[in-house]
Parts: sequence; C-alpha cells; structure tokens
Amino acid sequence: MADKKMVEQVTSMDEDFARWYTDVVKKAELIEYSSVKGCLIFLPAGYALWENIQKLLDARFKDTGVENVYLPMFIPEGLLQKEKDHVEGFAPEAAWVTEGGHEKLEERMCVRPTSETLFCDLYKNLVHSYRDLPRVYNQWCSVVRWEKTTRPFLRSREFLWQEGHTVHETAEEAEERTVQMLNVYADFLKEELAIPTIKGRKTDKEKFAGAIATYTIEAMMHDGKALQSGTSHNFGDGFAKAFGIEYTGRDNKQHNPHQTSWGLSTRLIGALIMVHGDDDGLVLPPHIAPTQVVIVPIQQRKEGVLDVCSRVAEESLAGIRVKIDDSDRSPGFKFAEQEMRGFPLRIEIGPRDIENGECVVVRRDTHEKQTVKLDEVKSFVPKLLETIQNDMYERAKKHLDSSIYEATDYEEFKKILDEKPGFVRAMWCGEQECEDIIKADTTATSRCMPFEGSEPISDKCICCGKPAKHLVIWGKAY
RNA sequence: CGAGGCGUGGCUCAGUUUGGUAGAGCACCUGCUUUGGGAGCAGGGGGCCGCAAGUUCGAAUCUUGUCGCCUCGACCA
Repeated sequence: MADKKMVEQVTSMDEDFARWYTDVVKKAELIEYSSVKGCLIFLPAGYALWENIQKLLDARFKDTGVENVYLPMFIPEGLLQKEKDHVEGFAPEAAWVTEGGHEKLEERMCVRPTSETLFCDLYKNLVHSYRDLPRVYNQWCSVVRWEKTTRPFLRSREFLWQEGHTVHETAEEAEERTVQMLNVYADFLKEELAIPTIKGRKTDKEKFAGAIATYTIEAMMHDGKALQSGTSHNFGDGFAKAFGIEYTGRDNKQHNPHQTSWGLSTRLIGALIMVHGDDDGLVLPPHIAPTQVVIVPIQQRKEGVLDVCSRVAEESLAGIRVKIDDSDRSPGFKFAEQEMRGFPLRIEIGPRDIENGECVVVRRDTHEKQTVKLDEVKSFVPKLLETIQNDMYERAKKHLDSSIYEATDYEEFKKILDEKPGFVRAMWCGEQECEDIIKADTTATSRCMPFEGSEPISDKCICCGKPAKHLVIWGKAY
C-alpha cells in the first residue's frame, strides 16, 4: 500500500522544488509537452485558469477605458529596425519567416516577440490631432521568443499574454497610465490570485528595451525566488519619434505623443502554483479556480446518495462552480486526485450524512474538515470560499514579509543571499557595474526600487561603498 | 550556448558489462464484489527498445552519426 502511494506522489517541495513544480504541473494535468520544442499544450485544467485570468483581468481593464484590438503576428524586418534599443533587446530571440509557399520573401518577417512596432505603425495612421488622443488599446495574443531553456508556464518559446499599448497627449498622462496599469495588476494579483507583490521601478539594466521607465510587480515564490509577474512601461516620446507619430496640438503645433505598454502572461499560472501549492499538489484560490467545490458521493450506488448530491449542487450551491465526482473510483482516490488538482473545497456526502441531514466540508488549503447541516450549506459555503481566498492571501503575505532581509554590509549581504531564501533590501549607488558584480557574486539581481519603504537604510552602496542613490530589493529570480 | 545526466508499453524503471529474438510495478480494458483517505479477486490488451547507418548467422545490448529530453549555469515575461 505504502509503495503504491509513493509511485504516484509528487516529489516533496523541500527535497527538490524544481521537480515538485514540474510534477504538479503534469499531475494536475495543466499541460502536456508537445512535439514542438519549448512549446506547451494547455490542457483543459490549465487553459481554464488562463480563461479565468483573462475574464477577470479584462473586466478590470475595461473599467479603466481599455479597448481590445488584434494586430498581425508578423513584423516586417524594416519595421522592427526603427527603434534601436528595441531591436537590440529582442534580436537574440527573434524567430523569422523567410519563405511563403515556395517563394523566398523579399523582406523577412519576425514572428512578434511583442507588438510595440506594429502598434506604433498603427498609431502613426490613427493619430493626427490631440482630439485623436488618448488611445488605450490592448491585445490578447501569443508571442514568440526563441528561448534556449524552457520551463512550463515560466518560460516557453510561445506564450499567451496580453499587451496594452497606449498613446497620450502629455508625458504626465502617459506616466499616470503607466502607474494606473501597474496598480490594476497588483490589485488583480492580490484580490483574485491571492498573491502579494512588491511594486517598484526597474533599474536601467533591467528595464524594457526602449523604455524610459519600467515598473514591475515582483512576487515571491515558496522557495524565496522572485517572479516578475507584470510590467508596465513608460516610453516617453522615444518610440513616437522613431516611428514618426505626430499630432497637431491645442497650440496648432506638431508634437510627438507619449506612449506606454504593459503586459502580463501565462507565467502567472506558474506563480499561482509556486506561491500556493503544497506537497499534495495545486492549491487554487477560489476566485480563479475553474471548479470551486467538488462533491464526492460516498457509497454512491446506494439509493438517494446521488440525488442528494445533485440537489446540493443545483440548489444549495447555485452560482458556485461545482462538480460532482461520480466516477467509479474509490473515495480515497478521489480525495487525493482532487487535492492534486487544487479544488478549494470538497464536500463529502454519504448515507450516514444524509441520515443526519449533514455533509462533510473539507478545505484544500488547510485540510480542515467540518460537519455542516445540509440546509446551511447555501450560506456556509460562499462565506467559507471567501475565507479561504483571504487566508491564502494572508499566508502568502506573511511568507513574503518574513522572507525580506536588510543588509548594510556586503559580506552580510552575500551571506544572506547564500543561506536564506528570499529578498534582501540594500542600498545602491546607481551604477550598473555594481549590479553586475552582485550578480556574479550571488546570482541575485535587482528586482526593483520599491515605491513603498524606500527610505535609505544607509548612505553607502552595498557593493562599492560610494554614496547610495536608491534602496533596491535584490533577489534570485525565475 | 557551456557542463553533467538520460532516451526500453501511458508512467517509473530492470535488462546493456559477458549480443541469442523483451520484463516488472503502476496505469489501461472486461466481469463480479466494494466505497468516510489512493479497494479486492479473476481474466485481457498494448512495446519497429529515440532515429539512422555499420559490425554480426543474430543487436535493446557493440561502433559511428544524429535527434530529443532533464538538471545546473549564461540570456530572457
């Protein structure tokens, strides 16, 4: 018996976090490897997560005036070349189409790694007057980046995302939108995914190719590593100048508009897994879980059992995403499988319960079991789902807060990064050279200069000892 | 792209040293009995041993080439 269980159980987190991750991804049936290297197949359970992310995030976008569009997936080389930093940033991982049918193309085309250039080309045609501004467009699509090493959800050669691209009359408006969308992301992660993040600005080394400023939300995985979970960029008027986007202003003079872009990808599913998961598998926050409650009938062939189950599902749990598992597996098997899949709540209903007018409700996040009267399920379950959602956030927040350290001495800084999983707050002079040295010494990178809690903790750079300019959060990243 | 490791039914692997016509557990299918933490019994199906060339009477096993995957680094959402 014990042996049998061993075969199917996932590697424990503490033993090997990376393997635990791939085990969960596979066993929860989120993805399947495809015969295309570095590209994944999203199975129903995995795709449903993305659909829910899309649905909830898209609604938040629309609340801020975002409109969805769709642009081509091919970018002619000439168009890509227009912004120097941008091309240099993406050239190493571009995939090219060089032939159409049997004929070689006059100009090869890149499969979009991101669509700044196409949006600029579009805005050049759409924007002529200050009255044409702002434009606040977003596209849901997939992009391709020819990555050398890939990991499910975290890094694949093709991935799904959304990319928002906006044009504004003034620099202030662009900055405002950049910050606004970062906040949309942070709130979305907090309220729907129960993932706390740190908001901040990227250093020049880490910022987006072609941006004047990149803002980020950084999340911490269970193993203390960082995952950049969403970014928002302010482009200033650099792209507009490179692409010749001009409008006639209120002053009857020609101006370049100011632009932003912001994106969030399926990598977020990786964050969900690594923030909330445990040794029994996936743990999904109720808001995003495709199935929120699963009902397990006990002795389901006994008359009346399945009837009560359907009644609970249809009447007591109307409006909740609920499933009855009436497959002919043993209850124990179902329990284990559903835990692997991360369903937030399980309700067990058997003859014994029916006789007592009760059922057993089990939380996925804490494994806590409680007996609930059948006629109270209707009010009890929605409340419990909210409790789980909140508890999951609080647990993740506690983990984040308790895994952030401070250092004012370089030896101590290196020691913490070497010995403790998590982030380190330390001062920085502003020179990329110090970032490079720190990376070489510790493999950690600057995650961001946080918006909150940025008060200096020393006046010297942690690395070179010269006058410090910024407080930086450092950490090892995915 | 550098350094290591690995390719044998769906999965985890044994068999490779010493060539002799492919095996286990789990999963799957059928039937009966079961059902409150991965059920039991009986029967059954499934493998060009990653691919290609070579050596040989004979290759999962030896040789060469090739493709792919995993882990760790460098690069990146």
